[in-house]
Amino acid sequence: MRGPRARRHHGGHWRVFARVERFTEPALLLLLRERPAHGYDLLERLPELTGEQRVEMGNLYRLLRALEEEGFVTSEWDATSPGPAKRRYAITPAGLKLLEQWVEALRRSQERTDRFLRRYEERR
Amino acid sequence: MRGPRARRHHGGHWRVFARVERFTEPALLLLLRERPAHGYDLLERLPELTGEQRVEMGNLYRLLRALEEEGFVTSEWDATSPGPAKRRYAITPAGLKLLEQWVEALRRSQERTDRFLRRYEERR
DNA sequence: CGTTACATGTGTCTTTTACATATAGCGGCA
DNA sequence: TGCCGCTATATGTAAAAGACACATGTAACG
Repeated sequence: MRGPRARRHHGGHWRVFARVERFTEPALLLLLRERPAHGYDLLERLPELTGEQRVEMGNLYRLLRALEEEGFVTSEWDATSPGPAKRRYAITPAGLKLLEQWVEALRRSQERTDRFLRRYEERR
Repeated sequence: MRGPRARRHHGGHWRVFARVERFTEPALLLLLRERPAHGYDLLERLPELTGEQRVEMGNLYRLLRALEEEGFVTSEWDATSPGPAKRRYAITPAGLKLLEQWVEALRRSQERTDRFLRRYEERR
């Protein structure tokens, strides 16, 4: 750790971003629970959940393959639709369980942050 | 990125831990707003806020010095109290502003996570 | 005198995230 | 036809964040 650098440059000033670690993983699983999709599609829809302008595509594709390796999603090449070949991902039962674990973890995180914010307000 | 490894081993099974990035920074600033303290003291009190069993001491001391370098905290050796010499940290006005930015960022993070959780519940 | 608790620190590796670049299909248009 | 922009997937690598291991010294207690 080298310093308070979570602040990112935005139009001439530094902002603090409070993001949940590895949040793209649950976000991606949630989108896939709603319906199967391919990477580029997820790339466009992820910001709804992450609040980021865009998710790093390189990391997204690697994450998808890592999730597949561990059996949380499956994929197959989709040659039916036009345009360049796309890999269609779907969530597996193991993926649903992982998502559930994420949800529980996120609820605990909410409670922690709530406690923090209340403590901040209480004694200001 | 190599895969979904935010899951940590705990008694034979893997758990997902949803933590806010760099959360020790605001936690530490909040504790210092309440009263000046030295590193070891903060180390013991941080888990109240972070929910972790303990915060990495190495990183904590580095973070404290980084925050001091950027003017968010000040410190001085405290020779008055007995025992080994301790460095007493206090928050500065800039530190208070940084804490405020963290609070705003954390509120936005809460909203994002709320949206995520509602969307999870809505369509299950 | 050895052990434990207090207190501050450095070194270094791994994991996570960011940034840059490569490759290729296809549609439109000048 | 040749170029551009959008779709789509992917690799390489640097930087940031976090984890783990170890070093150093004081002081209290038995």
